[in-house]
Amino acid sequence: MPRAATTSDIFNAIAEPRRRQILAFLAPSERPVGDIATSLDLDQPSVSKHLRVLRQTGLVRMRCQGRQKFYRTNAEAIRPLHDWASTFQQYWSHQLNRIKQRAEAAAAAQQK
Amino acid sequence: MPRAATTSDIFNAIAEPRRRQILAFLAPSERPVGDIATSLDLDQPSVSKHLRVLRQTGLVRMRCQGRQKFYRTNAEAIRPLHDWASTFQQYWSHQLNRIKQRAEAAAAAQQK
DNA sequence: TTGACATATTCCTATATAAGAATCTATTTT
DNA sequence: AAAATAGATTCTTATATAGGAATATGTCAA
Repeated sequence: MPRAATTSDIFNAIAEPRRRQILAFLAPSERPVGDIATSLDLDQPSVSKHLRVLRQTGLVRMRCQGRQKFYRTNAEAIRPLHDWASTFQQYWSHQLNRIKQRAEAAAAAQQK
Repeated sequence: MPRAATTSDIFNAIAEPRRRQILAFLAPSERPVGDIATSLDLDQPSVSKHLRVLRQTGLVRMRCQGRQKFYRTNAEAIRPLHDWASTFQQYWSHQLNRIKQRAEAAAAAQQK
């Protein structure tokens, strides 16, 4: 079995660095395709293909205006990823606490 | 050019659902490989291969004890992902605000 | 209508899987 | 020492890329 399709979910879609770049670029405001290609130094067909993956996973929205198409990041779609990562927050906090405790124990030992 | 290796970074490593399952399972406490296979209903070689990817990206740590190897999730390694997603938080907040504002405007219009 | 411009699609290729089967290594038990 | 147990590795195969080149589609301007 090969890897799951890039379009199967946001986890696979954002695995590609260029797509993360595009998402960051399109977060503050909508942009036409050409702008993306120029600003991120990518070929236009490449941008279109990445946008297709992002569109199919709901990570970007598109608006037509004349011959231009404006894309913008749909930040809401990134929340599930944030939520998933958040479930581990308690564990990295615990780890930090353990480190802190160890440091305090060492300091206390010094004091003696 | 094919997709980047699963071991190239955590974004690629966590794209695989089984690996996310394993990370969740190993977050509360360390477990030997056999436990993972049994609990998640996976073949042992499959688990070993996934663990290799997770180890190479720093997402899990390993401890040997006799013929068993205990793995645990290294939650710290998931932070960069959380941080990345967090950069979009302001935008999804804005979107929510916009929706809220629209709802309030509609309510105000009703009142008239 | 014709040409120019913006974007999308198709074709091609090298590459990296993920799962399954079989095998190998290391450690413990009898 | 031999058997049993725990895990890792190797091999094979079908498949989905990502980028580059070429082309297609759709819209505006002269």
